[in-house]
Amino acid sequence: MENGKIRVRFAPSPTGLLHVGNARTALYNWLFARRHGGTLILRIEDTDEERSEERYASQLMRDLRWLGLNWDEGPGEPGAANEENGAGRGEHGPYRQSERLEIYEKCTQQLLTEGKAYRCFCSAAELEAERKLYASRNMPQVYSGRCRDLSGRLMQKNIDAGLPFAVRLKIGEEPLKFHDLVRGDVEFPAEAVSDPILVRSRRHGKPGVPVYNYVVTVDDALMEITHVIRGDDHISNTPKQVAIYRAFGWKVPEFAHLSTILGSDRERLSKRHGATSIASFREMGYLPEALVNYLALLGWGAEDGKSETFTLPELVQAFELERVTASPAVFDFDKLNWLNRHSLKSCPPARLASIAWGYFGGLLPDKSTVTNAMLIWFVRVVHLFAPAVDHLDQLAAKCLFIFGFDPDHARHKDDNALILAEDSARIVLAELATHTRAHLDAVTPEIFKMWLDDIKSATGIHGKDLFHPVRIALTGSHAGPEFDKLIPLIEEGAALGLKIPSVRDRVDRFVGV
RNA sequence: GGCGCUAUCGUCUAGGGGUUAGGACGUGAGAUUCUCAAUCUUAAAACACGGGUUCGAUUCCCGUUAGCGCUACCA
Repeated sequence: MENGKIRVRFAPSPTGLLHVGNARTALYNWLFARRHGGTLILRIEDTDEERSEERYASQLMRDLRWLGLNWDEGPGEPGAANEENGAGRGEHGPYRQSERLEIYEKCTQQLLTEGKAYRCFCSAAELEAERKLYASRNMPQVYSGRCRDLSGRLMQKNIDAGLPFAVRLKIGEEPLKFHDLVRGDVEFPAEAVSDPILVRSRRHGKPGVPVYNYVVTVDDALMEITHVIRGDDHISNTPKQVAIYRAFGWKVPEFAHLSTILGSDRERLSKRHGATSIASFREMGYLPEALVNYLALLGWGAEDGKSETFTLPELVQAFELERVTASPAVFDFDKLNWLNRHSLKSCPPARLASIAWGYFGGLLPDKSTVTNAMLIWFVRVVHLFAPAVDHLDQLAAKCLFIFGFDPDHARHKDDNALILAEDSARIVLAELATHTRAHLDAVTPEIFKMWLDDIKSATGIHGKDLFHPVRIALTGSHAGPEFDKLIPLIEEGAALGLKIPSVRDRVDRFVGV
């Protein structure tokens, strides 16, 4: 592998949201390109007019950028080289297949004139009959190639008669081989492939549309792709593509077929297994670096066999396509959650808070009207509670210690009732109330600690008998963050004018009724 | 049916002709803190099966089984 010459591509169809399987393919391509100083090309495979939508294409690009995966050539990519090329008038563009139709047409003409491809007039019914025959004999269901050697006269007659025809490639005798970085050498006998359709017959007077296997090959060759990294569902397509490379005399690239991602039931991962789109992971509050880290780990083992957490630059250093596993891997939400907790803990607080704000809905004012003081306060709130959640959409619920004070609910919550029924709890709360009412300013952790000490020495109650009822009065739960951290957050939040009752309010409302 | 790909703890993986088969997630136990979180310690947990080759195979070869993919004028 020579540096600088490597060219790889990610070629999604814009027929839906980017999901984890595709994202992993994109990531491996990106990693391989960055690792070797190569070029990553984004190509939109939108030949399927009915299912392709522009909004999916732009969403796709947004998701890739969110993951931190940029590309060097492709549609909509700003930057000197591409600004000029726009949506693909560059050396290697266009980067949308729908804009490359003339290119395919030209290639087809070349193949036809060189006799490497031929017109096939077989009807769907004829083909079907052929397949049935082969199947009944337990033979590979392939095309017999009967139009291959039609006499020139007969062919002309068919054309003149306006018979629809498809264009097929002539497959040679030699086995079709390719090298796969993940699986080693792979070889298919030519008989198992048979002459594949390159261009469909025209329908409703429209010109024939080239098929997928043909256009990817043409695009990959013309875009000078050196390494085709894609899902292993394409492995059986590869011999056909190799045949196309050979027909044109193009150099066959290296391949790397990535294994499938499975759900916990060992079936292909799909919506049935829960969230699979990148967008939905973002919405749930996963950090992109966690997702990327997990996707990299899924189906790949670091050389030392021990490292688990990687930043994107670290991955670029450590990643080796040759170490990617060939066997399918089950997507494990638990491990992803662990990695996300790890990312949450190492994420700069300000950035974390900024992402987290959106998950608090009505609990916080609109982000545009926020004061700087609120922001700083919120950063501390997030910092305190973030280690306790798997993903950010759970954060607001955790922060109910601060936001959601409901004395009635606190009193009757199952395990709370038991604690509060104790005599000691009543004594502690009465003591706390007198302290609180006598104190008019905001409560500081120091003062609060003094109160607790007072109560302790006055009543002899200590430990959990002391702390649990107090915590219930303050937060509605006997468990929660330390008073040292909790008290300032409550008092400052209240002072900031947020919908947060002060310590004094809480105790009053709790003991009062 | 045909062709192809795959097979190490529940999961992701490391390893490799002789190892106490290593790590991580998750799970169990313990420690710690005023915390349903975090952290630390610790335990249980695997080479699919059958034949070869070999002094020796989990590792190499061949089968079996299972899973998956392709088998389209889908992408």
